[in-house]
Amino acid sequence: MAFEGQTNQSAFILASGWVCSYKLMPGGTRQIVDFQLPGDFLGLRSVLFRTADHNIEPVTKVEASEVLASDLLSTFSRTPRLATAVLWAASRDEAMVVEHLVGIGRRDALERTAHFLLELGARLKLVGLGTKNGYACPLSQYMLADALGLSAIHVNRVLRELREGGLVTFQRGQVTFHDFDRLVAIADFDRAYLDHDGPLLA
Amino acid sequence: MAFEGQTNQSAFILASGWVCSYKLMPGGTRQIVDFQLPGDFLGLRSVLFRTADHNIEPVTKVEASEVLASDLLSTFSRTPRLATAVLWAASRDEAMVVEHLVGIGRRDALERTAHFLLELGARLKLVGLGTKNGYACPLSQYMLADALGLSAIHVNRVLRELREGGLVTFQRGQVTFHDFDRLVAIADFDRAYLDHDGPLLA
DNA sequence: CGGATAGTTGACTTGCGTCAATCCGCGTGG
DNA sequence: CCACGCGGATTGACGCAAGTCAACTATCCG
Repeated sequence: MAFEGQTNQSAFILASGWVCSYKLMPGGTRQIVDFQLPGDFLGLRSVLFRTADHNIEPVTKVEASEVLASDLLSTFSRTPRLATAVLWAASRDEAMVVEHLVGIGRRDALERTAHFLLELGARLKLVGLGTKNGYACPLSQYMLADALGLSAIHVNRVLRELREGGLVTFQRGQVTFHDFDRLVAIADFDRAYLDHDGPLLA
Repeated sequence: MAFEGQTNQSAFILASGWVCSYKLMPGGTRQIVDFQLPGDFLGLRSVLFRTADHNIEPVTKVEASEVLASDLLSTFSRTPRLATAVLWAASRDEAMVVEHLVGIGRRDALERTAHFLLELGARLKLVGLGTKNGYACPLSQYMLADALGLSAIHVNRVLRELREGGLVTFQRGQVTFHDFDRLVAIADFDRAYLDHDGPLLA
């Protein structure tokens, strides 16, 4: 089965049995992202990106038929540019949603907020709208709350804690990192899932 | 902008500004699923499935260039079967992950568990492994906990509550619905997002 | 029969939500 | 120029949903 970070996977279609895909947190807890049921596709992103961004594990005995990675890739090489770009975008989106899911399921408010601010920063830096020191952020604390699955009031408390800890500042539409490394450590932030630029767009 | 249930959308690429996509809960709360930043794709699934499964709303003033729905669709009509099937599967996956995310972010343990059991039931029925009355479920309460973002102990308490309320039973590898309609009401379950069979696979 | 694994239950703790003020900056209109 | 209103931010008091710890039981299996 596929493990995080591993490379050169294959993809499958589940014929019978159940499989689950999950992520492990540093504390040893895990968040299951999805269950694969018979008929479901399995391991798609790990072929397209040549790296698995989560683990999978059988729940029951399973039977699956393999879809050769080479078939998949050759199919896409004969496919219009736009179509592969679309698929790539969709997969990147899904990876982000997955990360978001894990954050909400298994991180407390502080870690979750820190992670979120870091992720936004990383994405903005990719398009030249942010630096290692911070970025302009038009969000209100209410929006942050809706994104993080928290109440606005608690978001405020958490932001204060981050501020008083000398970690980040979220004020007047500006996010400023004051201790980037410590923040990354708190959030257990790993930006790998953002720099997918797999084989498809070569 | 696109609204849930609306049809015949277009897709865009964001040139400047921020947009957020979210889902509304019946209680009036909402869960933001993602923010779109400059360079990001927007509204892809609403074109492919011809129905938006979430709302989007600008955070700031935005500029976006439209990708004509007809261009997208005609591109895919000239694309190998396997490639479109893969995209379709990826999109369905993402829709499920989104639903999962919303559930964890904005539903309490009872609603969340009910919703999850219903979703599994619906998916299994699609492939002939479940009926309106229930299905065989190989999951342990520990797995349930990891999927729902709860502790195993709390899952147990919730299952008891559901059982004593005469709603569902989760025992000896068997899920049995005793009051399907009331369960659907509690969970605010809407299976629309599972029946995507959009225009692509015609 | 013993030993593992899963389920069940109770007592206590805590993170986060809710309610309720208060404060601030800003825009609008008198 | 000031009064007012409004949306966002901030803070405190209080309550509850869910986590943790710690048994105990049931079931399965060698």
